[in-house]
Amino acid sequence: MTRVFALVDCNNFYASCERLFRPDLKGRPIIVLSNNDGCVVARSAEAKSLGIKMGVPFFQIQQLVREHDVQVFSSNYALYGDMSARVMSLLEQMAPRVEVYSIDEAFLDLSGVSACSDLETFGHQVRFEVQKCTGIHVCVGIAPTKTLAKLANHAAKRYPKTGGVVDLMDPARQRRLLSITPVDEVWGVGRRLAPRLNTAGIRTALELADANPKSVRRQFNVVLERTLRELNGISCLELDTIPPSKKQIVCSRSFGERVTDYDNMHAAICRYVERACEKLRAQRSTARMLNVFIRTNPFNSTDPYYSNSANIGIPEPSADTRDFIEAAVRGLRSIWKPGYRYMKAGVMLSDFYEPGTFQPSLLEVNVRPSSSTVLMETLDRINQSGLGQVWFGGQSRAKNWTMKRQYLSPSYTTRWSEIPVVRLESPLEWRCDNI
DNA sequence: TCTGGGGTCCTAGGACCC
DNA sequence: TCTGGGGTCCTAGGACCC
Repeated sequence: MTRVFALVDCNNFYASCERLFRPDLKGRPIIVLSNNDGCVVARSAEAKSLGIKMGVPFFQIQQLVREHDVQVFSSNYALYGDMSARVMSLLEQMAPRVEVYSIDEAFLDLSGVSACSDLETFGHQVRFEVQKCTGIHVCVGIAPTKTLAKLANHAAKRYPKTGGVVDLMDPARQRRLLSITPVDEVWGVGRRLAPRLNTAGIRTALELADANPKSVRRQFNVVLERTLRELNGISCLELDTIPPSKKQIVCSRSFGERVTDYDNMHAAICRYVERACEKLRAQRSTARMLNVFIRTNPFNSTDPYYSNSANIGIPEPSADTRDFIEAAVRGLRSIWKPGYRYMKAGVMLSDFYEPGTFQPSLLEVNVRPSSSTVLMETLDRINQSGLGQVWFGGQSRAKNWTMKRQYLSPSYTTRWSEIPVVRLESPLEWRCDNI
C-alpha cells in the first residue's frame, strides 16, 4: 500500500496567535521574543520582509523596531499552548492518525483513507476548517514520506499560487521540486552537514536523492542515508501517534538579571526542581538521577567565565520533589563559587523508571512511605486548580532571579481575568479590545 | 548593557566481563 | 619471546529538530 503523509504547519504561529486577539495589528510587523526577551523566535510576514532574521538578539534590531513600529511581544506560552491544542483537536477529527510533532505542526497519516482520495481537495478542507474554527492559517504538504511532506509544506508556504496546499505524490513532480531546493533546506540537513555536502558536490536536494546510499552512510552517517531514501519516496520514518515518554526532563532558564548571591541561586534551583518534578509526575515516571548546572555568560569576554555541573544520584527512583530539592541543594553547594555573575542555571532529571519496576537490592528496605505519592498528587492538584499555588520553602529565600517578560500579552484564552471583551459601538460595528 | 529552552538519535571509546 | 576474541554497558560529544 502506498503511504501518504500530510504535514500541516501553522503559518507564523506565535505571531498569528498574538494577532488573533488584536485585529488592530492586521498588516503590521510583529515579532515574538524568547524567554527573557533575548532573541527573536517568531515573525509575522511583514516582519520577515523587513529582513528581521530568526534567532537574532533583540538588542541588535532595536533601531529597525523603532523605525518601522514593529510590534514586540514576549513569549506567551499559555496562549500558544492553548491555541495549539485547539488546532490539533480539529486535525484529530479530520484524520484517523495524527502525530503532534511540535507546538505548531502535525503529521497526518492518510494511507488508504478513501475520503482522502483527492488529496489536494482534502488539504484545502483542512485549511478551511482550521481557519474557520481557530483563525489560524495553516499550509499542507502531502507526500509518500515525511521528509517529502516537509518539503511539500515548504513549497506550499513559499509559492502563493499553490493556495497553501502541495500534493507531492507524483514522482516527476517530486524531482522537479527537489531540483530547485538547496540541500540545506532538507529536513535533517543542518548547518554542520550542509557545508560538508556542498564540498562533496551535493548542492541540491535532488543531488542528495541521486547519491549512492552506501557511500553516503560511509562518508556521513546512517541518519543521512535514511533522509536520502525518504527523498526517493521510500518511507523510513514512521508516524508516532503516542508521544513516547521522555527519557530526560530539563528545566533551565537564563536570569533576567545576573545572579551573584547564593540565596537567589538557591531559590531559582528549587523552583526549577519543582517544575521538573511536576513534569516527571505528569508522565507517571520516577527518576534516580539529578544534574544541576550553573553558568556565567559565555559571550562576555570581560567577566571571568565559570561553568560547572554536578550529578547526584537518588538512592531509590522517586517522583517526590523533596528528594530532588535535597539532592539539588547538595549539588549546588558543591559547585557554587562566589564572585561570579551567573547568567543561567538549570536541573536535569534522568534514569527514569516506571513506578514499581525498579529492583532494589536484597538488603534495602523500602523506606518510601505511601504518603509521599498522596502528598505530591495533592500538591499538583492544588497548583493546577487555578485557585492558588503551593510551593516549597527553598524558593522563597529570595525573589531576585525571575525572567524578563516586558512585552507579555494577556492570557486571552486561559485566564478568566484576561479574557478579551467585545464592545458593540453600533449595531453594525464592533471592535475587539483587551481590558 | 542586552545572545532561549527543551528535546532526540547515533557513534566512538573506555571499562569491564568471560 | 610469546599476550585472543567476543561481548555489554556507560558516557561524552556531535549532529539534528522546533
